[in-house]
Amino acid sequence: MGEAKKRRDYEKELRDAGIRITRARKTILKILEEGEKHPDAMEIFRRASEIDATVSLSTVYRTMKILEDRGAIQRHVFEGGPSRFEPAGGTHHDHLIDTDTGEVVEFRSDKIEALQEEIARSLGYEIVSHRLELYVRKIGRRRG
Amino acid sequence: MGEAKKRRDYEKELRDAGIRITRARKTILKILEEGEKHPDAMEIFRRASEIDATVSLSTVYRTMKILEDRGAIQRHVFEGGPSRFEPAGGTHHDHLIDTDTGEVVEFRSDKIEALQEEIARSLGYEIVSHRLELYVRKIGRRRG
DNA sequence: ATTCCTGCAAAAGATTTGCACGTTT
DNA sequence: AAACGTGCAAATCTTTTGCAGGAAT
Repeated sequence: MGEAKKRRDYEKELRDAGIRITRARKTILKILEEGEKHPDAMEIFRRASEIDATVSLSTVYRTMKILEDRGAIQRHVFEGGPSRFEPAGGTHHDHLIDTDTGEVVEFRSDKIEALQEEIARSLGYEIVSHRLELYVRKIGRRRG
Repeated sequence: MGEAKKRRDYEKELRDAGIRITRARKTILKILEEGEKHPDAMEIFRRASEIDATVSLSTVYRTMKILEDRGAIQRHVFEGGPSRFEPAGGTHHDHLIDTDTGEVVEFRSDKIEALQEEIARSLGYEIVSHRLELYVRKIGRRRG
């Protein structure tokens, strides 16, 4: 199947869906396309504000919701923090979160995926979705 | 898993720790000991209110915090819902959540545990904690 | 008596929404 | 012009906290 959808073009995606591309949205989308992989709403808002001080936090949230509803981004709620957003569309993966820095690393294990399926099936269920998060710290780092 | 589920005695646990056993706490602890395994704060509050209408939601939360700090219960935040509390102290396990009913089933997979360790280590991390949740539906149940 | 708890109301943090106005198509 | 989108403030929802009175030890 066609893959190679590395570079995202949210703007086209929304335009094609008949959604208007406004100044605020343009700013937010650019941040998503160019910025870090797992920003939270406040982070997006801060960056957007630097480019266009009139953008509001509400609009950030509303834009995230539109993208999420279209499957263009995924929302993750890691322990103890606000929602963080990541571009969707790649292969499925799970997350490893550095508890010291908040950094997120993506990983994938077909073995784990298979085992999950097995477990669910053996209990009479089918998996709708799942989440696996490893909260970790760099080996050797001293305890805070 | 197989071993007899030792009945919890939160009251003794707290008393031994020098924490006062008040009327409100007695009520709440009884609910935890006798009720379902994964109630949320509001559910505990409702049940407590039936026994003693003066118990407040604040006290429910405060009591949960005390128990959590002592490792007597664990708090879980499943997708889209409020925190749910479960008696701690058994072996580690993960959760399977029925998305139709909210019911929680505990399971454990040593294979998955081992794979997680392997993955974290191969990336240069050690696991601090982790969470694996399977959001599922009964096989054969028709879609809503 | 002293220390700890409690209920209440208010605060907090994250996110959503009503509304009147401004912008995109 | 007609729809749609925006900022702002206010509302939600869940959880926490300040405070002054009450209860446990």
